[in-house]
Amino acid sequence: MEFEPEALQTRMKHFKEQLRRAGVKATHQRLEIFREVAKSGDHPDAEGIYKGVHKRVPTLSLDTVYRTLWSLLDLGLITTLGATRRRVRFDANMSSHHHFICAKCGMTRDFYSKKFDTLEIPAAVKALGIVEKTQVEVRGLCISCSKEDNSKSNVSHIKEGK
Amino acid sequence: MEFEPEALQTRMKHFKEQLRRAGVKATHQRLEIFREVAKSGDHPDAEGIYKGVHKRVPTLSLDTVYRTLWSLLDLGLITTLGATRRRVRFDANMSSHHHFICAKCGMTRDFYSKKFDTLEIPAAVKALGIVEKTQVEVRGLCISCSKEDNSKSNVSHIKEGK
DNA sequence: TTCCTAAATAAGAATAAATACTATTTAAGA
DNA sequence: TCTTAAATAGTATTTATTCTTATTTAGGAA
Ligand SMILES: [Mn+2]
Ligand SMILES: [Mn+2]
Ligand SMILES: [Zn+2]
Ligand SMILES: [Zn+2]
Repeated sequence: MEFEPEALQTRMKHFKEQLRRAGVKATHQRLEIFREVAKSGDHPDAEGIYKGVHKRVPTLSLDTVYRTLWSLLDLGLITTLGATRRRVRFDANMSSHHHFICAKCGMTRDFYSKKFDTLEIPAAVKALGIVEKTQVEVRGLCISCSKEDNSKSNVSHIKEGK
Repeated sequence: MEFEPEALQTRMKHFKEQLRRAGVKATHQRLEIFREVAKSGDHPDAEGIYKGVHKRVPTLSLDTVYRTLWSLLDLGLITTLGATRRRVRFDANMSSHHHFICAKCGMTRDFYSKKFDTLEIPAAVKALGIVEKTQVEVRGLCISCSKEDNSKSNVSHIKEGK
């Protein structure tokens, strides 16, 4: 869903406010990187973001793009798509099923639901292309991670895990 | 969902059959790599698979693991988890929404559905951990990709795209 | 069974995404 | 304006994945 110019401006205002609340500096780079992600209905990768912002901020470094994106993720101001971890994971279960994914350690478990298998796809989606399959992704904290998670509630973007 | 020993054996038999039908050789490495993915309820990455199979096939190379996994993906005998592309993609839309993803070019579009926002999570899933959010992933072919896709219906694992 | 050959593999080099390091710059509060 | 911790640029490094090439092998033919 695209955001109109006004909506973008509103979002930028909110963004600055949230930065202040989080006690992090509202740098030019941060604002522009967020703007780049927020302004498009697409879901750009780091390099696309880098290229887009670089036009406006020629001194920008790729390192800053990554650092900024991960910190915005930690602050809950953006999300990542698909897998939490960057490595590709494989699945030999070809029967219709769904996944529970731990946001902290990446643990992924299958589950089954007739109801989820037969969700009715909105007409607006069918207009985007040919639908082949539908899967539900439930995200949260697995039991062992939620145990560790007392006090230090830091679900930063994952490095290691099962 | 774990597979009992018998179930695994049945799956291995089916697997060999499918290899034969596809006209590709049933090498020791292929069988063991598939077995490794099929036998666990986990969703291992290439390195995990390599380590597991390496115990049984000490000459195995990591390259073979990747090559085999991608070809099994192309044959439709396994799937990958999460994003089709390996690069991480970012999303500044923090409102509750869902995604349509083109399996060929990776194009990803938001869509909205009250129904999908309020899916009731099965009890079995709640037993796995604390549920934080639920998202529906609709996969298929976007309009422009489905146009190209006449005749050569080869949705092999993606390299480039928008 | 033995032979043949295209297909598959091992090993290691190469590439590309992501991260770490360090000297320099800057936001924002005093 | 001054100060300083936080953030950045630029570069080096790491790590996941892919490529290259010489060697091996599955499986069909003889
Ligand atoms: Mn699965
Ligand atoms: Mn989205
Ligand atoms: Zn976990
Ligand atoms: Zn497409």
